[in-house]
Amino acid sequence: MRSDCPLNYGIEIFCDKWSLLIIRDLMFFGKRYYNEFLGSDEHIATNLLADRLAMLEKEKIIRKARDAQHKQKIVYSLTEKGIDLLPVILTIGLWSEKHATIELNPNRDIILSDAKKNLSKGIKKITKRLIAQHSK
Amino acid sequence: MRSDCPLNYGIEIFCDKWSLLIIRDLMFFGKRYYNEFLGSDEHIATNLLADRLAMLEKEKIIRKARDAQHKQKIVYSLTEKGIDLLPVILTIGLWSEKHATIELNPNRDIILSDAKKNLSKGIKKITKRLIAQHSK
DNA sequence: GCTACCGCTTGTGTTTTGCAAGTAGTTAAA
DNA sequence: TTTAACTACTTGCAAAACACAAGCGGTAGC
Repeated sequence: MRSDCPLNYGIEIFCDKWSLLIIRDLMFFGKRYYNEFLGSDEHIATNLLADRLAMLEKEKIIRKARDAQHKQKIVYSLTEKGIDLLPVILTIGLWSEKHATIELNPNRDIILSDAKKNLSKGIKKITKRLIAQHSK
Repeated sequence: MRSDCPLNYGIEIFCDKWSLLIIRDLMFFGKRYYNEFLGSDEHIATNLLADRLAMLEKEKIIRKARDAQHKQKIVYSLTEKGIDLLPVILTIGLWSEKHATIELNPNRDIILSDAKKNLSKGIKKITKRLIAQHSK
């Protein structure tokens, strides 16, 4: 770790381009399987996906489990530590909507609509949903 | 740009380890000069600092100006677009304080104290201060 | 028993990073 | 007025990370 600054701690752990997109996929797009992450618009390379999933699991931001139905499949889900990244994800999204210089996908406005009205309330509402969706 | 997702937009622009630390230094530690950024605990390399400052200026997150007193010096400051990154920085800090597995610098708690009490109010209060400090 | 699918791993070339050294212009002191 | 120090960088190079393609061992269905 480069320093003991609280900001630096989070930055070093999850602030790379791919980790945050994986967390986004888990939070908002219902993705749970390796192949689903591979299929996202940003086209992560398979070796990098494997690397990031292992790192996020090691940091206890996500967890792995075998799928009950299909035994060859592995289900990824967010831990409480991972769900707590919601405010970070939402504030990045709100900043982007305000300041983007390219045209953004309007279908994804829905992700931010709760947070746009009232940040703290939006965080609480979506957190509740995520806890329900990602509890073991 | 890898996709038109609003989350991806912000992530691609400022989510690298050094850019966010430079923004932190501008927001909370009163740093304004090249040498001051070089002196931070995390020890950014000088070529990377030059690269990131140029990128952040191009993205209009920071601005450059000659120092009025010392003509050889260049003052960096946050634009409105840069100040609007405050919620991102604060939520990363709050997450780190809650979940860090290493011992963090207690002297830096002060940065997060306003946000800890009430996130939205803390954002407003610190934003006001930053606007005062970084207006041309 | 063949074929397809699943979550990866491996190999290779390119890009980015990290470190050290150097540079052009400016200021301060001798 | 020369000189030394300071400023914001630039350059060179080795090591690490990334991006792309191909391959691989273990299910699962037919």
